[in-house]
Amino acid sequence: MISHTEENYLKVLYNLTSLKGEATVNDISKQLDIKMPTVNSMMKRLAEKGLVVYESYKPLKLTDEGRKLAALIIRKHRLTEMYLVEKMGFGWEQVHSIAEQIEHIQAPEFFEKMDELLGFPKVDPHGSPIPDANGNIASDNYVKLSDCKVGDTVTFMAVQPSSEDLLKFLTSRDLSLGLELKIKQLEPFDGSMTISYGKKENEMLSSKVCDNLLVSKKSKKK
Amino acid sequence: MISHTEENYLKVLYNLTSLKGEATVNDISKQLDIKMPTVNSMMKRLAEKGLVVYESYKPLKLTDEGRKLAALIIRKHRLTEMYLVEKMGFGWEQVHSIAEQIEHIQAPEFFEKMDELLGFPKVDPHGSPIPDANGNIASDNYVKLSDCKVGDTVTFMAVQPSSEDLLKFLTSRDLSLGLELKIKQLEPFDGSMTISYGKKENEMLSSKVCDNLLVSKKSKKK
DNA sequence: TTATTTTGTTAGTATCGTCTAACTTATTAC
DNA sequence: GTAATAAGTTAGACGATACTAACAAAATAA
Repeated sequence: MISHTEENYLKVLYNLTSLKGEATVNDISKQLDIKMPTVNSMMKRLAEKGLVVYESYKPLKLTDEGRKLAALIIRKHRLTEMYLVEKMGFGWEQVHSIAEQIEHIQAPEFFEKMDELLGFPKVDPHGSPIPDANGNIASDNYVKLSDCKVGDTVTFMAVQPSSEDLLKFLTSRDLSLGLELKIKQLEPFDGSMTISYGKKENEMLSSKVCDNLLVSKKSKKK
Repeated sequence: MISHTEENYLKVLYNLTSLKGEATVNDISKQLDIKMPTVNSMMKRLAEKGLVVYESYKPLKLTDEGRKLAALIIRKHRLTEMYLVEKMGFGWEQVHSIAEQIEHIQAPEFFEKMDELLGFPKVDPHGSPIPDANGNIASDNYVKLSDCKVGDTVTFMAVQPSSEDLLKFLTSRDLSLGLELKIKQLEPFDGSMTISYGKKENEMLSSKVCDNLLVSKKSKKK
């Protein structure tokens, strides 16, 4: 059996390794706000359990089993977020901390029921893909809005990472997933973009915001 | 702050003391399947925190604060059970273990939302009253079916205690809350009762079953 | 390339929540 | 009313999850 705490380490490691395939003790330490020696000994424990590849002074990796387990926790997290938004009426900026707790509930039937009631959704309210019941996750081919160029018309597909403040900001600008964004202008000095979407014309977005918005180049159906 | 574990002790103590106002270390130990010395030291801790009245070799009591806290946990438990049955389609025999976990979630807005979506229910799916947001709980004046006499017509109001097996049995006999039960016969030898309700005529219920069914004498609206 | 800084590791400590063994107090049975 | 039993308590241990202090290795800068 795997503890609540261990689950949190696995999940963070999953997220950190999803980019380069590995992560450092320091990364995890900062992410969880837990001191390095604690992380270090936990990594040894998870290695003992066959979930993590640990070698002294080397970056950490997940084993296949560890990755699958982590994906299943993330599945529970994202299904919960979707449920909270779609069925309970929460805003997309309110659901993260509740889902952080519910993701540890041990009751497969509970999450299966959510999945069913939601009609087997593929993404969470922030556009992140929901792993399937085997821990497999669909890879998107989205790009950062900040990597697009003037004249592009793209579809807003996901917010990543999605902090509460950013989500509130997006809501205040009526920026929601699925919208077509037309890039009107790019300010070379600070990287800010001027875009049009929905009923909004020439809204200015800072480069920091644009970095966190994922879009698809070919207007996709949602 | 109060831990998940401490919450469980409080809740059990609340239930045990609801009858006589006090409970013993041994009661709690059996209820939680945790050894007496462990319970003993936990009781001292909860006493330190002002939630329990502890005196050596004396029965335990809750302080007002402890009782309120416990009631609020029970509120979360019962709201959750009601939500699982009413909004997610679970059977009344499936919800206890899921609610046992969800009751520890720290997110007031989550439970407020449930309450709202359910239309501020007064009882859980087994007929037990849901404490209000201040920890106050309505006292019912139900009696055990086993204390009624032949000829009585009563309304089935609650199952208490409600084990999974009992709930499954009741479901298999189409016995659900709100039904009018007519007591046809009482077997003096073993205390079993023959009752009629809904479309069922002369169903036999063992005294053990009758002990766990609470009814109101005056046919109440639900 | 050496010195400095950052990262990782080891060792030792603390708290929480559990246990067993041994002892004390209270209750029950005769 | 004493002996036997049950309940409660104390003491000591252990695993999980955190910490700090001190040291070692790796990465970076001079």
